[in-house]
Amino acid sequence: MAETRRKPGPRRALTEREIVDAALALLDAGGAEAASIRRIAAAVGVAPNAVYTYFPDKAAVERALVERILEDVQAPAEGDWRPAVEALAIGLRSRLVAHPGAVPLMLGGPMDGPHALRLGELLLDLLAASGLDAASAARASYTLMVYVLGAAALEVADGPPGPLPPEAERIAARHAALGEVPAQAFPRTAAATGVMATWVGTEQFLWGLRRVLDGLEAAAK
Amino acid sequence: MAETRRKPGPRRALTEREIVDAALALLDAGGAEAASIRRIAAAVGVAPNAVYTYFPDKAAVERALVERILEDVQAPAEGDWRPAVEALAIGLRSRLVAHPGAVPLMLGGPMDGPHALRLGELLLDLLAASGLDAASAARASYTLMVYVLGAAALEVADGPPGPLPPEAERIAARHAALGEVPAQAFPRTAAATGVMATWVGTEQFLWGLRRVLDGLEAAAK
DNA sequence: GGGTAACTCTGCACGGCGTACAAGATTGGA
DNA sequence: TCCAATCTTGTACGCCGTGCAGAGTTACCC
Repeated sequence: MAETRRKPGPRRALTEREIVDAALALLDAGGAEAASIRRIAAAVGVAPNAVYTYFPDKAAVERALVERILEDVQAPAEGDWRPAVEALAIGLRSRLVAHPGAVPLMLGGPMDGPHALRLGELLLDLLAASGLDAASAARASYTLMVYVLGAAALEVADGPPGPLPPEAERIAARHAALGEVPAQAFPRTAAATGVMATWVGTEQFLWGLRRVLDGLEAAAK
Repeated sequence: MAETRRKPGPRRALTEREIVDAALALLDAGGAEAASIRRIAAAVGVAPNAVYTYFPDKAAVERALVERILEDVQAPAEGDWRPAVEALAIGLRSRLVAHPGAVPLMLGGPMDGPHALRLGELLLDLLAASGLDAASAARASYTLMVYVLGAAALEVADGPPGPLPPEAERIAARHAALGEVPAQAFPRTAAATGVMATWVGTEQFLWGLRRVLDGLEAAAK
């Protein structure tokens, strides 16, 4: 086959990884609008259009960013399917809320990269061991993905931090103290959906997750 | 109280509603990037910055757009809580997938407009009649919102239409024939989550919705 | 009726965005 | 040593959101 002999031309000053890491840092620090091609290029010290040597367009950078985040979602330990699925869901959510700016990117395009596929297959394997038939396991997998991504999206939907009402301030501080949810991810959205702000966050996520799993388990009977 | 006497100045050439309707038409026709302030202004026949007489900034237009869509989500008929909740969820989803470009906007900011609150309260009322205590009803309401919005987001995540693989073409045609999901909303995303493309759409939505409701009903016992 | 203050819309401009194109610099292989 | 491939840069284009000054229009007060 074609061997990997170096091709002519100057050596690359960067790697795709360096670019994605810089983009992720900018995204975490300044939100979506901070992760522009021009600022990413400035962060790694090249001209803006040099980025196009590594990625065909901005959408490709964003896809790589999503993959970069999914990359460090850990597979849960072996064991019963239900705690394993729960652990996987918790792990995925924690990576998402750790990078609030990336959640819209995940929901904004098809998730078909290697790590997305890996997690999808993993989830499917776990559910196949639950007693659900193959078709239902696939549907259950999609249902869970909807829940985890939807929960992360709603948690993150409030955008950059602004003046919060006093009650919200207190809650945001509690979340921050738990070290799980950055303060800017505090969901004002919760008010519109009828749930008291106090409950949102990990607790609310787990409550809903367990109801979903109850429904799936009942279908497996 | 302060009566509504007209203030000095020329009469407005437009209404907020006309602007929002034009924005929605552009959004449906050309996706998110077609709904720019400049193009909205051109569509209604004014200079770009005239829009700022009606809305303080683009985010306000987007919030109004979201409200405009939630506005025609119908309240379900009276009756048992479970079919009513199901009907509400189906109705909300149908409005969302009818305007794919608006889904990222809904997930991109706090949903605290009047119609969002109306739907939240409606859902909460229905769940309060399910046997769940008040706290659980609120959590259940949030959980369902996560499911419905998350499902819409994943369905819509594939972006503007492009060349589809043959299998996908067939499915997209089926969806279009059902008259429910525009062809461009066909979810390639489904592949990554392990569910066969055939199942995605209304059927998949309902399957997952019923599992979630099963879990909630069991909690109500 | 005339003056005034409020209001709406326009022209212009700014800075930022993604990205196309051509030219120069750098490298390996013939 | 030259060639061809490759990378980076300078420059430029068209778009974006939106601030500012000015011109035109209207309702109220005298």
